[in-house]
Amino acid sequence: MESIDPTLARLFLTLAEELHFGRTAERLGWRQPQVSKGLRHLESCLGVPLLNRTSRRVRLTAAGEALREPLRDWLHQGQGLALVARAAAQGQRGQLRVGMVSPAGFGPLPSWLHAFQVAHPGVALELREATLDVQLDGLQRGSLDLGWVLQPAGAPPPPLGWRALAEEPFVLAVSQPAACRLGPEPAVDALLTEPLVLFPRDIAPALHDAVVDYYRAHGVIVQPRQRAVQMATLIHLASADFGLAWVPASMQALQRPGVLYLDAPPDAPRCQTWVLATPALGPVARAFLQGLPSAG
Amino acid sequence: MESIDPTLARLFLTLAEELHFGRTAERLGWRQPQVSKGLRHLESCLGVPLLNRTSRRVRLTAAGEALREPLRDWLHQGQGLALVARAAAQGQRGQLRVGMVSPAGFGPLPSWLHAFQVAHPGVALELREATLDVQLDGLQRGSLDLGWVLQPAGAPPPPLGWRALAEEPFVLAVSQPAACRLGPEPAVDALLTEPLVLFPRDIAPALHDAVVDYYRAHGVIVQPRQRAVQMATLIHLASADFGLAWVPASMQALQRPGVLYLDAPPDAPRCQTWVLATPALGPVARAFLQGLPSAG
DNA sequence: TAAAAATACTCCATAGGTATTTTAT
DNA sequence: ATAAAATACCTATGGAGTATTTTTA
Repeated sequence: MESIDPTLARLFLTLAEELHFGRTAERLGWRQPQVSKGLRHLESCLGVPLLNRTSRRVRLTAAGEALREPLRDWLHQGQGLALVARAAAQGQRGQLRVGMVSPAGFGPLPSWLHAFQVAHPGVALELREATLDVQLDGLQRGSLDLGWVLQPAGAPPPPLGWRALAEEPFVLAVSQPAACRLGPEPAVDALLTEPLVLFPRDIAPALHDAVVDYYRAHGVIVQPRQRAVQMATLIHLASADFGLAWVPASMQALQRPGVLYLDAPPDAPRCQTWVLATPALGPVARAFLQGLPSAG
Repeated sequence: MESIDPTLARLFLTLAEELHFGRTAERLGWRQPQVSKGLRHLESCLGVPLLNRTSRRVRLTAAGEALREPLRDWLHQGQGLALVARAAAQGQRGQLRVGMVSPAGFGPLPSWLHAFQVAHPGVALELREATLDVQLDGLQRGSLDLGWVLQPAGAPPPPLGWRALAEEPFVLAVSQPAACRLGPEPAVDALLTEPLVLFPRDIAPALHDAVVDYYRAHGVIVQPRQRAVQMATLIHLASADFGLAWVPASMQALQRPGVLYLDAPPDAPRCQTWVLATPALGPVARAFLQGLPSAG
């Protein structure tokens, strides 16, 4: 049982992108015949053709199609191994790659990460700002250890590991004029008839539904005046008097001229934040999770 | 950014096991100088020493230690890629590797798997019988797609994905003599004072605790006469009149001379079975899960 | 001084390059 | 007729082997 030569793997992957032997050779800094020979060699090693090719058309076979993504991931991982070794030689005891959606930056995660970094100085912390779908992809591919996202659904969907780690109240971001209109202690009815800016449902369905249901319970059908995917954008829209925005309390850290934050009514739902753990949960990620407060 | 040569990777891994250049050469079918040269080459590629060696002692450096496990996993994955390609060429549309603890074979999993196989004829189903810890390891390494285990803890522990998929009553496996002693409709008190055979707590803590708590609620402190890790073994012990065994109802499929199954008392706890999903949840595993009945 | 890793040197298999031919549109 | 892949052939790097030297407990 032989492993695939990474050089040939790169060749195949480039070829699968270009679908052209000449351009592939150019991109790799090779000559065209070498590409032909290399691919033939790879195919004979595997025992199956990967590309159907004539002098006019190059197409992936089923085998090529099936091989493409896993091989890409494998090669990518392999490139990381060299870094692992070099880092370990300098006292690095592992890495933790954490994805965050932007608003989460304002939650408790940064301080937890800092505490972890102090407790484990050897660990290389890597933070990446990414949307939910990018994080899910990274977690599945193993290019991300932990994701930090707003609760994207009521129950753990296709079983990646979820873990509730933070819950906080909502606050309402409003413009100065709106704040004046509403007064210092606005009535619930007054609040709910204000224009609203809201994130699209698919960003955080449970969160979205919590807000919508709350409005419905008070006899108001939600009709957002504007939608935006980022919490920060919503707050900017609110500051421009587009309407009020329901955001997690930790977003109050984002202070902008013309924006005030009001407490949500006492009967309003609370806002949940979650950690979403990769399946390939490394020892470092485990250590990190064990150091966290046990969740609700 | 260059990837590690798999040949050198194999060399290093063998060397890390043997800690001896000569024996390593022998195991690989090489000559000793080639091992020296190969390792030096690898080290110069990485830019860090992997082994501290004198003519008397060979030891892994920190970098070598850090590289060992991930490299092993990487190489293993790489070997699988060739199989993926070959299988795809023959219409194979993916694979699903499912781990089962032995008693689970008697639960609903086999029929679900069969239904899945019918719906997805191209998928290569691979079943492996393995204990909980082996399955967890396989899931983390990505060498297993799904694990099928008895509920090992009340709540999802270090976040691998869990999903409850089956719940069934307990039944009591007893020997013929014990059945005679107890009579056809035994009183709860009579049952609970019978000697007991039980699995160790760490096999399935929640299940274990459910039984123990039930006994305690009736004023009985559980003192198993014998422990065994496999449900089938417990039943064999019961048949030899060691005591009665609490087992999932689906275990009744295991009919052995000298064993009878009694229904558990109506107030007894129920027994939960779970699917535990890998983090690196492949598209095939997802398709499988979507085809299942939604769980309680 | 003896076991084991490193070095010196040889050889050939093959990765990579140049020139040319074949093929399909 | 022509763009593009395949083939033929050449070269030289470096993988693999043999013999020997160096190292250290």
